[in-house]
Amino acid sequence: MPARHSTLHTQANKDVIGVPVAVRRLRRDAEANRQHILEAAGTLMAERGLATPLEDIAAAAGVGVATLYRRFPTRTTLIEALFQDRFAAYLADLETAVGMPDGWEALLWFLRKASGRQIADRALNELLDHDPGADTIRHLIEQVKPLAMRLVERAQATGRLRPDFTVTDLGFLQKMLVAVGAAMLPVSDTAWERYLTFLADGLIAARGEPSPAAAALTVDQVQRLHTAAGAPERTRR
Amino acid sequence: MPARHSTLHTQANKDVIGVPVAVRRLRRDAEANRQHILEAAGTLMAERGLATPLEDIAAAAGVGVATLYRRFPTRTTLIEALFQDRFAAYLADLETAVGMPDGWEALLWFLRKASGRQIADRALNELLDHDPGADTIRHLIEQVKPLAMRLVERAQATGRLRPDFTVTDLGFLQKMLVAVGAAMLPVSDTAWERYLTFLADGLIAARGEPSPAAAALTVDQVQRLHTAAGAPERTRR
DNA sequence: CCAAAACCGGAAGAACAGCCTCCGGATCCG
DNA sequence: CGGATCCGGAGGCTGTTCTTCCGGTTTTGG
Repeated sequence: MPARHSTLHTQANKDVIGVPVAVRRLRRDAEANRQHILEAAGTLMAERGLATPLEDIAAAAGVGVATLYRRFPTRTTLIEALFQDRFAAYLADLETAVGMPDGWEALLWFLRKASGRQIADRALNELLDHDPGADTIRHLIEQVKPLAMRLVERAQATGRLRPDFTVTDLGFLQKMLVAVGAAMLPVSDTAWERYLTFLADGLIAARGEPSPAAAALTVDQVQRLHTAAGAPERTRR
Repeated sequence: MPARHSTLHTQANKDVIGVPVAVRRLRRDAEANRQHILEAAGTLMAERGLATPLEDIAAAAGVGVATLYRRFPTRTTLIEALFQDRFAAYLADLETAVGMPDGWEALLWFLRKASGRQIADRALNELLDHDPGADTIRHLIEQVKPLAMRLVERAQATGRLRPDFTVTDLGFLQKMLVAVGAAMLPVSDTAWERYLTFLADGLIAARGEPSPAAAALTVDQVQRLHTAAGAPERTRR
């Protein structure tokens, strides 16, 4: 295909055709460092949260701060590079769940899986919880929505899920589980599943009278939550 | 008893008997200011958390920073003065619950009441959640423990509460509720009760087979949580 | 009504913490 | 081997909150 002597200047990040193309391959050591940084960031942020000082991350990666800045000019750059695959995993779980034969089991399975991930990774949690304004997240939500609806519908169809259950409930349930999970983390990292059990028992339909519950939040109330509430404490810059 | 003319100097905060006694009554304006500060701190911290800048509090109280410092030399002083009664309220609720005729209703009532308080007051929440090392809190817990046990016992006695429920579960359940509550606060401040309902349904005993749940945390695991985990993010100073 | 005692305000300085750049020098690559 | 790349970490910068200091004001009690 076409190419060659595209330009003599340094900023050769465009093809002959004028279309942006993968920038020049990094030097071996540079690429290695990039990787180290990503790893370090992953570990450190998982336990200390999104606001972990960049200097600490650089140190953990065995690299100077400058190197980190060179590779990831802004904190956001780093975070995005870091969570692309985590988001993918989330979606994959959801898809798997939707594809499972038993709708009820699927619901529980997803709840467990997703909550587990978020409990183990504080940064992921903060991202999903407190920063829903970011484009990346907005985009994620967009993809999640239809799948989540299907998941709930299918669970409903089995007749095992209480009839007054709503899609919006899904997210909040998860929030509850993550909260306990995080709280108990220092002592046990599985004990939270006990509460998933409790909750699950409460989600079963028709054991006598389904207690009348307060109304669920509507979809756009949740929407509002994602725009208004997220703002207060977000990552700087 | 020996004493008298103990000192001519100003620090006459000891009684004739030599026993510490209520310090000199504040001047009228000073006392008023003290009150304003307390009020302002209560409101502001309820929505902004324990770390609210002291300057903001002073401003809200219509007072200079110096005045605040004069009255409450350290942030802790202020917080302690502030939460004495809130703690009292918590205990009072618990006592009321224990005194209620129906043990099951009592449990639910308390869960609702206590969670509601914590949801409405971010500072209270932070205090209870992230700073259990403080003496005041340790003391509170000491008083709570026996009452909580009674509460659970009584609920258990009605036969309505699932038999595998434990005292330690109480706290965690509350944590879950507070989490949802806080999350939904910007949009609705009662919608969280929906999840109390769900949860409650899951707590009901024996509707067929009580799903086997993971073991509850033991009392001293929880204890460990209160010493080890609390430390990381506490109030400065 | 007056003087002493008790208070007050807010400016100013100290202390921190994390961000980000700069540049001499090391490393890689062909 | 020589130029292009990349590195480190010290140092300056910024923004936030804490804490003190002192001239001036208000209260109190006789």
